[in-house]
Amino acid sequence: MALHEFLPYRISVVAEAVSNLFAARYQERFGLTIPEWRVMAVVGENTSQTTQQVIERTGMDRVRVSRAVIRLADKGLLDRMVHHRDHRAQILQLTRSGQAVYQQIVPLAREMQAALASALTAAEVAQLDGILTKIGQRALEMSGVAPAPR
Amino acid sequence: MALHEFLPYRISVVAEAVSNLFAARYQERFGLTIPEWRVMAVVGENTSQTTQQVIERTGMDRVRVSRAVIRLADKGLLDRMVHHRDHRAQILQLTRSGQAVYQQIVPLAREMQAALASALTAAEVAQLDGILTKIGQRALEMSGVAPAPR
DNA sequence: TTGACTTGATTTCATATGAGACGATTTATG
DNA sequence: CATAAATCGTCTCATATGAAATCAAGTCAA
Repeated sequence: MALHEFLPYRISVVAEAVSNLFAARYQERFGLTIPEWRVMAVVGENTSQTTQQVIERTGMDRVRVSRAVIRLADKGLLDRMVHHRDHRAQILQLTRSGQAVYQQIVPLAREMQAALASALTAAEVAQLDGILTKIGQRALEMSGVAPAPR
Repeated sequence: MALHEFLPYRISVVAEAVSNLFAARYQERFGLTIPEWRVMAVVGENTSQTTQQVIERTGMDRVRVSRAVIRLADKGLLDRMVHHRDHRAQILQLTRSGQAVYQQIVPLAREMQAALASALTAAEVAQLDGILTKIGQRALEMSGVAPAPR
């Protein structure tokens, strides 16, 4: 049972290499961590959002999101407003300077995605997409998450 | 630029789901963390090894390996002996009880690998293997690691 | 041989993480 | 209503991580 042929190990190693690479780029160009970057990406995509929506869309732990949001607010990239209906909740919105950063973040992301994908054929990119979806679902099923109701 | 279509994000999420799943299994059945499990896997595969070899073969940071080795030794699963030629180095070897655990670890690993892989066709498994290799290499190249000399 | 440099493993220190507790709300139930 | 239960975001605490410092041991060069 060679470790380097063990699928979970291989996925983990590759994911870590990719993450480290991207984390370094975000950090040096924008001073953003990966959680911060993800929040920016989600909040920038739609005009304004609840923290809860950000949690769902990033798939990150609520504590992680909470901290990223606080740091982004401290950096002046994000505004937090009390939700009108539910005073426990927050509405998140990019500030003007946050939007400016977002405008730079998107092309860099595309560029890096392209750089990675260029190691593959178009067919392989499509295959990878489907494979990741299937494996992700299977992992969730095995974790005891109920399969999708029909 | 939708986050859920961003390749590095997708890989990271899937890898984390798989890792969490496997970490939970190792933990509940053997009380092993992922770093500990990896060290066991590598040391069990070949009779005896240097810590340096384990670092190379697992791809983990030396501090992480060092700690995993110490914990495994504390649990009585691993023996650490001074290298005869180089007294700074260690020779690692599974104890009798470490071997017993290893014998159980291997079939569980195969079983879990099979459970994951059964979400895919045989062709997809092969594709994934090649794709991971290519992406891993590309990520390393982009990180500034010299491409393989010819 | 001696002193400078390299290398193996561990320790120190600063940072990231998430489970669970918490205070502030909102919602459900009697 | 009123009060129990649930939910939102944060904080506390215990644990994991790796960069850099450290100590021990080995190698190299003069």
